[in-house]
Amino acid sequence: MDISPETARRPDRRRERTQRQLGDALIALILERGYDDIRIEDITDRANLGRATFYLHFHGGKDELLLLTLQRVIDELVDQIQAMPLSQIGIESPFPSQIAFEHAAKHRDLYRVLLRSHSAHRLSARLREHIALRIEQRFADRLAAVGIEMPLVPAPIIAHYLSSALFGVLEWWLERGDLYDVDTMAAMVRQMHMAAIMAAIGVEGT
Amino acid sequence: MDISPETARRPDRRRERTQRQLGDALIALILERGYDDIRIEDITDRANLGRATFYLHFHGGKDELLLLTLQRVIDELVDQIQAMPLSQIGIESPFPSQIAFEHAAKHRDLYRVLLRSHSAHRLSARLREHIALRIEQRFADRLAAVGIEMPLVPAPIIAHYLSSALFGVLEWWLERGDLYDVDTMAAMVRQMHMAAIMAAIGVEGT
DNA sequence: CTGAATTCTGGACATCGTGTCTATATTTGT
DNA sequence: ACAAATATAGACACGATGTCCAGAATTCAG
Repeated sequence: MDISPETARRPDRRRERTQRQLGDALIALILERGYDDIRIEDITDRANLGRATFYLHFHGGKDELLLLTLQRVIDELVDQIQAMPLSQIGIESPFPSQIAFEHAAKHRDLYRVLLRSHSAHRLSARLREHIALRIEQRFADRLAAVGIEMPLVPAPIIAHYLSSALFGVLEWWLERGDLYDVDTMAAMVRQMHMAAIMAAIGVEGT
Repeated sequence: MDISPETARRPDRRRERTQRQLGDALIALILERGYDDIRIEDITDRANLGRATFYLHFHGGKDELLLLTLQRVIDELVDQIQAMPLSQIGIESPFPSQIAFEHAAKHRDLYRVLLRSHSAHRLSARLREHIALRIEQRFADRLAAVGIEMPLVPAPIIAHYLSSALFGVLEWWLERGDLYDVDTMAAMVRQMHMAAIMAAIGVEGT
């Protein structure tokens, strides 16, 4: 029953096109007037589609459309992070910071919606959580390598500290940080991250 | 016209009582079922009030009620932070961390709504922003005292890094951090904050 | 304590956005 | 070219919102 890759037939061209149009329209509208007072009809108007068409694709209202749209980008980032092997990591290996800044620069509008809009709060929270978890895993490896059993600050706290700081700076940068380029931003965050980690596990200076 | 403090007469007891009841009801409901599918009537029912009464106080719907309710607590925190004199601050003087953790512990429910609910996103963002600004000011003082003109990392970035990290850990703690008490949490954050700052302004070690 | 002002109440009402449905037109896969 | 899937426009019921009103209840001021 529908196991072979053949049987799972690719969706109609119209579906993909429609969903992309709706997503683009919603993102544009959010950046213009904010999320809350956008009606379904506003979206379909902007996308040049009939109102009824919307319900052929989404039963969860605006939320579902926004989630789908943002989820695609988030998955892309998550995949990139996952692809980074946990082994082969020296003490100076980049935290996800570099990747995150690069990715955010590439999808600026979507990230601004993701980090600023209340509607996307759940999603961005989930993403922060994911990155925190990822940091925590990576962190366990590092500790074992250096031969530390018990850091001064518990690992989950360190992880949430770092991922929240990263997102905070990322958000600031997207809104008013055109002065600095991706590499500079990533380097600055990394600098502070490393120091915070060292202090948290009880190691002195550089 | 209405300048003397006499003219501004204190609001009716019923108004205060009603608004408090409505606020309490909303907070309770949010923690139970989340913000989105709460109807005005749900709130007035819970508060034992007529539905029409709601509109005698708020014309901005649920949002206005929630904002008013949270704003009161936030103002309390902001006032406490403002009260802390900028002068008289040694290098080990507490960042707002200690105060924030204490305040959050005292108003746990409200803070959980503030930090978790999408609806409060604007408010919590504003609070983070305020604290970031406060950090930035304090930071300028510290730099002058130590005789550093230009930190490696620009001050606004440092400020947003720190305030975001603080809020991230705070959020984590409110949800699943019953293990650690206020002082421990504040101390851990302070430890990491100090190290991050030192690295950001280009000073070595402790 | 008493009267006047304010607030609360419960019901009726118009309005708006949502979601569903149907018949028809259009586009796509084969 | 034909069958299947999708888009469309309009009609419809429904629920929540916000407003209004007349009367009851509470509070304030004297």
